[in-house]
Amino acid sequence: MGRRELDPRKELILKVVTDDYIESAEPVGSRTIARKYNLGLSPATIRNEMADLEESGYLKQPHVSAGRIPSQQGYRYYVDVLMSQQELSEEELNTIRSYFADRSRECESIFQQTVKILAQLTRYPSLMLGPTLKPAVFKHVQLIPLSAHELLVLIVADLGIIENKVISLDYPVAQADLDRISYLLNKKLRGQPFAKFKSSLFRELRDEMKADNGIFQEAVDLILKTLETRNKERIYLDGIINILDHPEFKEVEKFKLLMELMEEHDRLYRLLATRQRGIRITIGEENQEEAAQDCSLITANYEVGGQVVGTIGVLGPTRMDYAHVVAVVEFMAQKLSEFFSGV
Amino acid sequence: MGRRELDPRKELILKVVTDDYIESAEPVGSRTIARKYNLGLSPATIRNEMADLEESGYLKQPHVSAGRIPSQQGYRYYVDVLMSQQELSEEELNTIRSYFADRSRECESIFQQTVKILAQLTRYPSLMLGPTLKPAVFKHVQLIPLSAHELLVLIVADLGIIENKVISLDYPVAQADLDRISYLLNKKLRGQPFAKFKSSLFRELRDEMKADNGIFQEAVDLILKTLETRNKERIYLDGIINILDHPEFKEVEKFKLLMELMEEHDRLYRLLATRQRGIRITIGEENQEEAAQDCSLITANYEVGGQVVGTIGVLGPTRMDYAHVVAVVEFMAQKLSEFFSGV
DNA sequence: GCTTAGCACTCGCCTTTTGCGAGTGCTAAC
DNA sequence: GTTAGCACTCGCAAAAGGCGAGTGCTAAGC
Repeated sequence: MGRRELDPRKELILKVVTDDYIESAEPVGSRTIARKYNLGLSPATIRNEMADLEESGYLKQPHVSAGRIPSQQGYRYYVDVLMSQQELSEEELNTIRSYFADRSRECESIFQQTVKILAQLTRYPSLMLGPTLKPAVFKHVQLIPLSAHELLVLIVADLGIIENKVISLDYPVAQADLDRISYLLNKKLRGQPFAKFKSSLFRELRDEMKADNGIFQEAVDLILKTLETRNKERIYLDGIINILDHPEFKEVEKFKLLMELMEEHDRLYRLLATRQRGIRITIGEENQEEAAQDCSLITANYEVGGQVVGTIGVLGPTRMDYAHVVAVVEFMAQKLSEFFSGV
Repeated sequence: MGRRELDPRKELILKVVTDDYIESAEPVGSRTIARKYNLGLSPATIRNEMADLEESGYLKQPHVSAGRIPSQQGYRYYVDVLMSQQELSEEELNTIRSYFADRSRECESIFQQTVKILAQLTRYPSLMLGPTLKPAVFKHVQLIPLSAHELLVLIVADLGIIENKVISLDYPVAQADLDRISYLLNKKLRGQPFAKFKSSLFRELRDEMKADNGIFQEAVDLILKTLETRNKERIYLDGIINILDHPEFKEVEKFKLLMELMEEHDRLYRLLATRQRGIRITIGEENQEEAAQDCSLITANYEVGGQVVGTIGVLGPTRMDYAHVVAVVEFMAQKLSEFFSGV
């Protein structure tokens, strides 16, 4: 990341153009730069430099008599090389810190609130992928009869993961059987990371409880299915509305495309899922997802015990405030990791 | 409902204007009516009638050289008197029936899927207020230790209500204590409707378990708090995006207002909450909520054991397809009642 | 007396025109 | 290498024009 391919003055101009465009959403002209930024250069000189930058692909013109805006390549260079690291304000730091300081809350809402804070601080739509089960440690399973033919299965793991599901049975089950199964499952599984689950453990268990094959099978299936499907469903969203503050989305059609994306969680999952560590910035068409190709996505992973378990991300127009969002996302991810490790 | 204040021909014209406007979203002119609907009347006659209808407040003109559109009063008359009852198509009936036929699903998703179906069938944003706890019957409470200082409280009731919350304790608790408390709570409460809960029951219980005051108090508080707060949070939404298909919302600002409303669940709660039985249609400014004043809302309650427990609703432009939505909402509410009564 | 043909009139909207201004590239001078 | 000057481009916003759908009114017809 970050080969310096441009000479310092071109870099300066690219940076100024990008910064200004991010702020104003208007193409930036040579004259504006000369007046506003006191670079000691005349508009004509800046024009020449900008023409060069356009030729080498860093800038582009929406039309011939307009100013320049960064191209995708320009944003990439800006993000990799030019962008100045931004400190969060005291206020922002406090918002995040005090949020994580308070540990008592309902489980689901940890995630929902995290994206809410993220959206509030960045003023962009924010996303979160809840923690994977794989590195989580199994804590508890409970089988609770609801009626003669219905059973509530409750699975608890660490990282605030609580899963419940009602299953229907074809035959009635006695409380005693349920207790025995619960007891055995808990005894065997408690403290085990889900990653180890797969088959061997269950085969072993099954041998111990031939009699209850039916319910046992169902319970095991459920646990395995939970393991598999959990990820795709665990996407949290907030602040979609923020996108409407940006002129890029003043036409309803543009917005609608994005909104459709937001409603399809498996597409979002593909967007977010990555095992890559650290901050990841995807700009415009670097994005696989078509609907997001005039957007940029900034994500960071959060970890537990040194292992990546989930992702948070912020989606904005390509003309987004990269420096600020990177700072927020980075800090949030770090605090989130600390939070889960502390639980 | 439904005094016939207008003579038959005026009613006919009001109905035709409203139907046509609902379909086309364009002001309806006398000529269009004459040509399209074969009423045996000339445009001039229709013009005269329309002028009368305008004077008495049932129609209005967006501007002087345009056709007529229904006023709020016009819609009200249409809805109360003129609207023809619509049958659902076989396909629609099947969608709903087959949805309710399948009973095995995760609890939360019952509600989420219900609004999804509703949105899909009506093509408007759809809302649902999950069932109140009050008439629900307590089934089970379980206290599960997560760590030395954390406790998962699981409350199960009928109507598919499952609530869980993690609470932090200042002091460690022994498994044996938890089991005893769980046992006592369950023994006393199982089968009781929440409506009876309030104080007497708990006072009685408290006397029986002086020793465990601390955790017991917390558990009871939690149950009571769940009782209180549950309603406001249990709002389900789907198909917000559908509103963008209507020309009324082509300006982003209009849409944004509505979207903000959708994100504030307590405002939605106020919109939906009602104990009134049967179909309720709120048109335009009849609506308390300012952001929804160029919308109409159609709601119906669903019941369990003859008691209203929740609401489903559809929000659309005032120019919405009342007849169809009423048919869908009515049928859905009925099936939903049957579903819960069957559980 | 209700209905309807005819007609003048209104006015939103769409298209075209016009003018402005921001911005450019090029050239020539510094 | 830098910059002043200048002709040129072109999007955009405001103004102008024309169209057409629709109206209200009047007078004639059933």
